[in-house]
Amino acid sequence: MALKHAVLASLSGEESSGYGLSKRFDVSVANFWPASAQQIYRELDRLERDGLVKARTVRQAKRPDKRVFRVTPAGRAELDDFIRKDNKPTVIRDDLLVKIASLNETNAPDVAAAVGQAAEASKAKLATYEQLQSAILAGRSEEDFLATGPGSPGLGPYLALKRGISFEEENIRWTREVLALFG
Amino acid sequence: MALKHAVLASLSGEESSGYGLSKRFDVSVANFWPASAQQIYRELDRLERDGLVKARTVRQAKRPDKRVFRVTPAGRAELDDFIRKDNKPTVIRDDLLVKIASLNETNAPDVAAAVGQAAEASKAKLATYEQLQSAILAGRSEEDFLATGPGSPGLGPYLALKRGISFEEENIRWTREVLALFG
DNA sequence: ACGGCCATGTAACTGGTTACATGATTAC
DNA sequence: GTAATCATGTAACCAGTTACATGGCCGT
Repeated sequence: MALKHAVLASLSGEESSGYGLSKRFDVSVANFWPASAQQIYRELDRLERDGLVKARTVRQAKRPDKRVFRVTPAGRAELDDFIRKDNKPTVIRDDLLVKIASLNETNAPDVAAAVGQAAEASKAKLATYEQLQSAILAGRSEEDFLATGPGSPGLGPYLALKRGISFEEENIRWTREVLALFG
Repeated sequence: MALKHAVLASLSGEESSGYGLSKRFDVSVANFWPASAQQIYRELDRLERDGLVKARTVRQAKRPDKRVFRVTPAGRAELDDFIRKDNKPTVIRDDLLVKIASLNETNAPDVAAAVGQAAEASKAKLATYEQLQSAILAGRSEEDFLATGPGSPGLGPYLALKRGISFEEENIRWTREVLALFG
């Protein structure tokens, strides 16, 4: 049950509607905790029922009303508990590595094509991450930004983003290595 | 539905019992497609029902009987189809990055502790991967091993293992970077 | 005697995906 | 006029986790 904590973590930075959250998950958190809009709505209902978030309805002209959620003190306590618990092992699920594992003489061209496709996908993801990165830095150098200390807003998401960037870079490097062998 | 393909991929290299498969998943495939023994037994039942694998019962003295599965021609066709389909996006679920994303001034020490714990876990995983690596290489240099071409047995799993190794190395590098900032 | 390995399974539950439904607004 | 965006939800299904059950063999 950790979508719960991913939602609390995201709301702890800034209050948001369900729709807004699902957009944020798409761009940033998606990398290490993907969730569909439906999952997020369901989770918000449960969190509200359990008193970990509180909603207020915002009426909008020309847009549908929205319910904006913020973390309650109980929610903050729950998040702090989660942080103190042992990490569950990281889970990676990757089609490509299943394909690679079944490599043989006859399917080698098809496997190579799948590797090439993955390389393209990683390049695209890397490009959006790097855009996001320069948006966060907003002209400052990375050193200046990082020197602000652990309390500064946006530092956590920035560090997570950096992990996403190096993951995709490493993917690209690995695909080149593999394609040099066959393909 | 891709546990199906992970199981077919693993059986396509070598026939195995359910128990044997779950052991193999623990050491190698676990890295990019984790599955519990229960999931594997269920999946094997389904695959058998659909004619993608065939079981034969092996009677053993001093050990319980076991059912050994091998991929049928229909199973091989299913696997080939899967390889030709587009990759589904890679899914990563990582507690640690949820924790990092909720970093603030008050929880920084707890977050740092979680990062440290993750670093230890990555080091342990890396050590088992490297042991597995030298077992596969069996004295040969990597160049010699890789030069054997795409048909050689064990090449696919070796390349997947290499991806696992670089993932853990990158984890360790990233945790050092983060702990240098605070912690 | 006790724990670990081999070997397979059932049952109940939680989490995640896919499909469908609604309806106004804005941009091309 | 057509697609995208904002905004929320229901329902059915599939995948994954946790707990429990069985039972002999092997090593210490």
